[in-house]
Amino acid sequence: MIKAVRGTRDLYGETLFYKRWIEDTARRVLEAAGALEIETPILEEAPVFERGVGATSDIVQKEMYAFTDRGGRRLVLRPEGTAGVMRAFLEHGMKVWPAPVKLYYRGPMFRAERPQKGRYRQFYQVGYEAVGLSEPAVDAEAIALLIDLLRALGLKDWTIKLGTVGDPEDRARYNAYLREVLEPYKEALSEDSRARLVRNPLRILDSKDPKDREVLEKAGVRPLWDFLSDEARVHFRAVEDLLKALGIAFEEDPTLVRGLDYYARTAFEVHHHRLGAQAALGGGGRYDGLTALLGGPSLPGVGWAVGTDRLILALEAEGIPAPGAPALDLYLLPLDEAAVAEALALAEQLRPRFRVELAYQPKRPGKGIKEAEKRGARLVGFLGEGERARGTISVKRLDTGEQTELPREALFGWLEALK
RNA sequence: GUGAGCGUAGCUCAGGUGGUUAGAGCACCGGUCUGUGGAACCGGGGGUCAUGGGUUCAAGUCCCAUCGCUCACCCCA
Repeated sequence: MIKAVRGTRDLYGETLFYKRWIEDTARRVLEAAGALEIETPILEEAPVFERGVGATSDIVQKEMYAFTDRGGRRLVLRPEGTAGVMRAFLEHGMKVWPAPVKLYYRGPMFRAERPQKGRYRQFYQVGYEAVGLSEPAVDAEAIALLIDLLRALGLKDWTIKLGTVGDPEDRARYNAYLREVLEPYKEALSEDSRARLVRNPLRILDSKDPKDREVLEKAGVRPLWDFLSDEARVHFRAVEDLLKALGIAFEEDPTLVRGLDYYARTAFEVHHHRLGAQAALGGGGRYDGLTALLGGPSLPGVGWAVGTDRLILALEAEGIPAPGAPALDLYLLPLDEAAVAEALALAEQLRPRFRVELAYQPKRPGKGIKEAEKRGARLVGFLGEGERARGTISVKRLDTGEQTELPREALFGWLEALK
């Protein structure tokens, strides 16, 4: 039998109710802050991510679904949202819109990793971007909106981690420093970290490998924050102060390093406490200058993305149910052959105001009531010989068992009153 | 990409050390029950035992490979 490809899933039922609810909630929360939805293609040219996300990032190095199309273009199934949104931002001249331009998106992303709980090859994100202003208040608002979303969903068991990765020049100085102090310990590092030493020493700080931890300990590595420029430091403190003023609790994390190369200054992640290995619900930060990497003018920006799949896991872990489909209002039951057409016509008349289903062949009442119950209907409407002669319908409430016969023209109003 | 565990009906699972026609519960269909209820009882349809190869008189059961799932590493959403 043909099955869904590894790491991809069919979403339906409860899972899709969750996803729909999360996306609807995000829309409400983000549009209230003046954000405009944007849908960009799933397919992008490879350079959007190679230049945007960064050629040394894990995502570009080993996780991208890339192929060459018939025209010889190198295309990629997007591994994340921001780079594509910024490509669109430039392409449509949004830099002349009143700043900051707030955009949000949702949709599937693709990464070729080994699947596990909370990690899929096709996964879904909701993201938010605010482009054009470098004010700390824009960072603080972005974080506040992320929290608004979590709260609107009723989630409680999470923590915000906040840090700063400095400006590119700060990181360059720090990387140079790291290479210098770690070089003598090169042999003691893990294989991965020896490669990182060349490409991006910063990432070594993230390593959980005991060997690396030991080296970092012995080398007495100074934190990145010692290398921050005054501007970056002031910016970070301002963001923290604004969050405090909003009453937002966060955990300061000097080691926070985001996986995408484009981040600058503010960085944050939200972790859920009951999710196992893949605990990050989402994350983001400031990415000033990303637009320049994509060939446009250099513009400031800040944004985040949350994993819809992980939000679903978190909601389940906290026992928060998804609002399901609306209950079936009425199940129409033809009692003889002639009533089938009447039931169909009546169903059409009542929709879409009411959710109506019907039996497509005559059934005995007892049988039909069971059918209605299985479908979760609140009411059963009987259409038989007697009702036809009188131009009526007999409607029975399944909860109380109470039954009334009323003229067919009166049914709509009767249902309306009940609703 | 690395490691470990696991693949039996639509779902959840039984099937000691290999031994007739592979089972249960739930779900589904029908009946008891031809104008009125959820229950109960009776019956029914459903399986290439993940796939391929091997060992054996004999494989759901043992061995190998492949595929898939799960969890972890890694990384992150």
